[in-house]
Amino acid sequence: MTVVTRFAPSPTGYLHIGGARTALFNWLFARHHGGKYVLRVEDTDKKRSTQDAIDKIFEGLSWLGLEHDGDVVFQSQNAGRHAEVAAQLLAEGKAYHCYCSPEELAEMREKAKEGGSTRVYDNRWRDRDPSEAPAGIEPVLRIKMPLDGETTISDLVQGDVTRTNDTLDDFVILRSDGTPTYMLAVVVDDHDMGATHVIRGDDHLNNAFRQYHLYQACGWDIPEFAHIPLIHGADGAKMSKRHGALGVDHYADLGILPETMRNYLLRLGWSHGDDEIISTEQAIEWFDLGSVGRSPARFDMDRLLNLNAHYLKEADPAQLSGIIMALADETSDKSLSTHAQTRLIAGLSGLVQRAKTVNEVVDSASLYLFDAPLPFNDKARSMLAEPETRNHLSELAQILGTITLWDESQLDTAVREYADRNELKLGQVAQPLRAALTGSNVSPGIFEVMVVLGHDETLKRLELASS
RNA sequence: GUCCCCAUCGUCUAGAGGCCUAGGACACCACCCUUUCAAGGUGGCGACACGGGUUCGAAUCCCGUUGGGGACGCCA
Repeated sequence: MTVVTRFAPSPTGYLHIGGARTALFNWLFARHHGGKYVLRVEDTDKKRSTQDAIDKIFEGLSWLGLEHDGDVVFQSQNAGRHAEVAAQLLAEGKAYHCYCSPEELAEMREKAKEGGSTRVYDNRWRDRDPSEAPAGIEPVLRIKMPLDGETTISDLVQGDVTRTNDTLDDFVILRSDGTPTYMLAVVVDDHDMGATHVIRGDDHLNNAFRQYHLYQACGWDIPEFAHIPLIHGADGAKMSKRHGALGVDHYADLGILPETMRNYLLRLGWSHGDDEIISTEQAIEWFDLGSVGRSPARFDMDRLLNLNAHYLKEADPAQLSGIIMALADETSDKSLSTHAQTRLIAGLSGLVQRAKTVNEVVDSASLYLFDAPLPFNDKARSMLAEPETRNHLSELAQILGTITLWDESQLDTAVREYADRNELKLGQVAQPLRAALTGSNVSPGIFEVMVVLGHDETLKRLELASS
């Protein structure tokens, strides 16, 4: 049997962190087993589904690198099939029309709450003769649930979970306008697409019991269920779009790499011994549902950032520099230096070592991407305020101008000698130098900067700063 | 309220009855390195929610308590 998993987001907003992880787990599970991972858009609620949301979700998934197999399924297009199954259930006496008004339902809900019951609907139309139907009211179709006994779901993550059937009421499978509800649609679609494993958020565990009986009513095999714990916010409450969770696009905008997100999300709720840095290839090889934890995890930005710093260092320099230049070009009103690319590639490792996000690299890279004159921050400016320091810089420029072999050790030696001769500590020379060359009090090693900048640009910046 | 689930450092977790004096990672603190900031290195702080069992032995199994979370729609 080949494994078929599916990710089934409802297009009512962006792809949030929890959804992204659900998608990742489905994708990993399918890849691990050499199976199929399909994407299905649950747009049965036309009122709340938007094209914009659909686009955002696709974008998020493709940013994450979770490519699906086959065509995307739009659930709304299967409405006919859903209705057909519903009609069959009605014909077999497994479902029935219910003519309750919203008011009646509200009353029942009230009563259920008072009486301490989980079962809301009181089955008032379950055995009533259709001839008693009030005129002019379009009924909904409800499924008959068992009245006694109990149901056990053998969940691949949560283990055996049992619920007595008297807590399950007859739920609606077809609305009064004839459209299918989510509960019917998922079951029919999962069955039709041959889903073998339904991996989704823990908030669906309760639904699994209802769906279980719907599968049975249809006479279909029940897929394996795996309900993974939800991701909580820092406050410990469910992280959903309604509760201010951010979309993956937000993290992309922040300068988080997709490989970081995959690794981070993977480790949230799943583990493989003490391993922390896990490549996607390893993840595919190792992933299993048995190692998914049963308790919810909190989202931790520090951890994400730390991982991102790691992946930033491992990123391909050519690719990363391309991204950085594009971003810098986009956000700056100055135009990039003709030497931008060569300098950036030469200086990238020094930059990346000091950054946690792509955006931080973009900021720090400006000293290489643009030619002098450069903007100075306050600390750099005050460092260069003393005429004496400017004199030192000017003398230093003279000395550096005579250096023929422009490498770190030559520059290092020359600057140290100058400091010694003037009875200055290296820092007293290096800091003003940094200010002059970078416009900042913080930068990569100053000799590295000089080498990356090259002889001409270095001297040009020194002149500008010392005059 | 009812039903369901969960419970190891602040956070993510390792842990399948003796390997546990409870391990790793992030964060935090200190020191080292050092031209700044980082990175890196070394060390430190820090947890089995509580109470009962079961057992020669329990973080691990059972029960209860407490705490947290989720679900209770003609939403998905």
